[in-house]
Amino acid sequence: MTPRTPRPRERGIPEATVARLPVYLRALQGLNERGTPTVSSEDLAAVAGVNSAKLRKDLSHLGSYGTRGVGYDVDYLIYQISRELGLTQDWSVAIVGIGNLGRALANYGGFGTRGFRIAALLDADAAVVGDRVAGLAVRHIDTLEDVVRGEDVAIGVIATPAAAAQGVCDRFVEAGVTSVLNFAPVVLNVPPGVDVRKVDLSIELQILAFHEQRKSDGHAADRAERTGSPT
Amino acid sequence: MTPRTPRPRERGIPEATVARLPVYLRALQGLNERGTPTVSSEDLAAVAGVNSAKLRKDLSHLGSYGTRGVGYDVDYLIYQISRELGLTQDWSVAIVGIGNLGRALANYGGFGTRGFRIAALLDADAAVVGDRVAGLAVRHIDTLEDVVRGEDVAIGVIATPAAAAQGVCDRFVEAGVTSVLNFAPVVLNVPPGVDVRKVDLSIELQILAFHEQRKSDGHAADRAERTGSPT
DNA sequence: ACGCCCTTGTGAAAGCACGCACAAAGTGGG
DNA sequence: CCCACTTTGTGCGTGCTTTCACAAGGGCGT
Ligand SMILES: NC(=O)c1ccc[n+]([C@@H]2O[C@H](COP(=O)([O-])OP(=O)(O)OC[C@H]3O[C@@H](n4cnc5c(N)ncnc54)[C@H](O)[C@@H]3O)[C@@H](O)[C@H]2O)c1
Ligand SMILES: NC(=O)c1ccc[n+]([C@@H]2O[C@H](COP(=O)([O-])OP(=O)(O)OC[C@H]3O[C@@H](n4cnc5c(N)ncnc54)[C@H](O)[C@@H]3O)[C@@H](O)[C@H]2O)c1
Repeated sequence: MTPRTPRPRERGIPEATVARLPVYLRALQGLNERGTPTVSSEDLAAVAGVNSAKLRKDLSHLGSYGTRGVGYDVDYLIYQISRELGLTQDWSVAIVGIGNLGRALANYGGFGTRGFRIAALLDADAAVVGDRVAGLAVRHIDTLEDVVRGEDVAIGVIATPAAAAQGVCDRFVEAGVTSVLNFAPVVLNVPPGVDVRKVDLSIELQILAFHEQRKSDGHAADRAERTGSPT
Repeated sequence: MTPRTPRPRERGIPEATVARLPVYLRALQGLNERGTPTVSSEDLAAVAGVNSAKLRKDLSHLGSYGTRGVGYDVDYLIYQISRELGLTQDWSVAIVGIGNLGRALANYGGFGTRGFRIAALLDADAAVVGDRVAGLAVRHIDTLEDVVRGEDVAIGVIATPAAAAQGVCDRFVEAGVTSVLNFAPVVLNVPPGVDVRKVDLSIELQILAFHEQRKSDGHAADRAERTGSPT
């Protein structure tokens, strides 16, 4: 027995790595569908759009699953990443706010394919409650607690207007949900131990606008000098 | 020319800061609507969900817009951040792929309010082309180049199935678009100078699942031991 | 069986990002 | 006019992330 365990990988995977594992997973699944049996870090990195050294370091946090001189076994790596991400079990998801976005999410097929099950759709509007969306009846928001417990909801998705989001979030947390995905443009306040991730369209557009402006700034002088005609 | 300029703040704002400016902006607009004339870094940071030192350092990259002993003038700071992000001009956006998600995006009111104008909706499906969505007629994908040039599209949004995304992206780039927002679950390949941002639902869920699994792992033993009855 | 060649896994270094803590700067009261 | 108080702007230490570069490891051809 080794008295002082070298601890080749302890239970801490860097957050930046976790965020990239799903990208690798998708790239691997693409390779798998095309029948590729093994892949080198160089090739996989190219498909995933990252630096190969980064890819190798990321994977090294999971263990030594590669073969030197050959690369990684695609099937095996898919399994290992899936296991690490917790995709070998099914997660129940509840969506609150069945408007434009909520309906799109509910109708989106990409959930079920990867271990996520839409367990329930909830809304506050009586005109919406009872509608059938993607094969599920929309339930009233008042049943949230029952739904969370009954369906063992692990992840709550919030697609309500901004004003309602914090309230819905509080109810999710109260009912025991510790992972929330928020589409409403507000900063949610949650107690420690609860994870919130946000998807914010406006922020993405504004970041793009910032860089777009920079590009024009840099060349504006050149362009203005050269051009006599309006843009 | 001065070889070593002191350069109090050069034209480089850290990417992490850029990503937070939209959050600050939204927080400030919220304060503005409630009539708050000035705000301290402490208070604004609380609303924006960040550390106050980080907020101050972020804002310091734009310039010295605060008043010691008082705080920041809300209106003025809104203006400065908007200007820095390039929101004082209007940006034309074209959405390709008018399915579940594309329709939700088109119907989303949050665009126009902040300097983004939906200039065109495009799709390849003859059954969809001609539909009126959010007051715009869906145009055929073949007109993409005309639309980009005619409407001066600065940002292309891709909401097609994954298989079509790279092709649409190439056409955007070819037509001169240098900012792309991608909702399809693929890594887009673009030449240097083109910015791509992606919004990927599955990745967010998988990251949540990872942490959720960790939480259970840690406490699973405890819980299983202790629990016979529900809480 | 052996050695060549390819690819992994990982030290080490450089680059960012974060947050503390405090001097500088400005306000408002006396 | 001056002082006490508040809050900004930032220097600095710390930790995380990325990237380079290469030794160690393993397959494959001969
Ligand atoms: N549509 C988009 O493309 C888009 C893009 C980015 C962000 N968002 C954000 O996503 C959210 C939803 O957008 P949307 O376009 O679907 O809005 P929407 O108005 O179409 O839908 C909102 C739904 O939430 C329901 N709702 C309201 N209050 C509720 C409550 N307290 N509990 C439960 N349900 C409640 C409403 O009945 C409605 O069905 C908004 O916060 C919006 O800012 C939407
Ligand atoms: N719906 C969601 O909530 C959701 C969530 C996450 C990701 N996504 C992704 O967003 C994308 C769109 O999802 P969706 O649910 O709206 O799909 P959808 O099938 O409802 O819509 C796709 C649309 O794209 C059009 N299209 C196909 N090929 C095209 C081409 N070459 N040029 C132009 N248009 C083309 C189709 O005609 C269709 O109208 C997909 O890549 C999906 O994976 C969707």
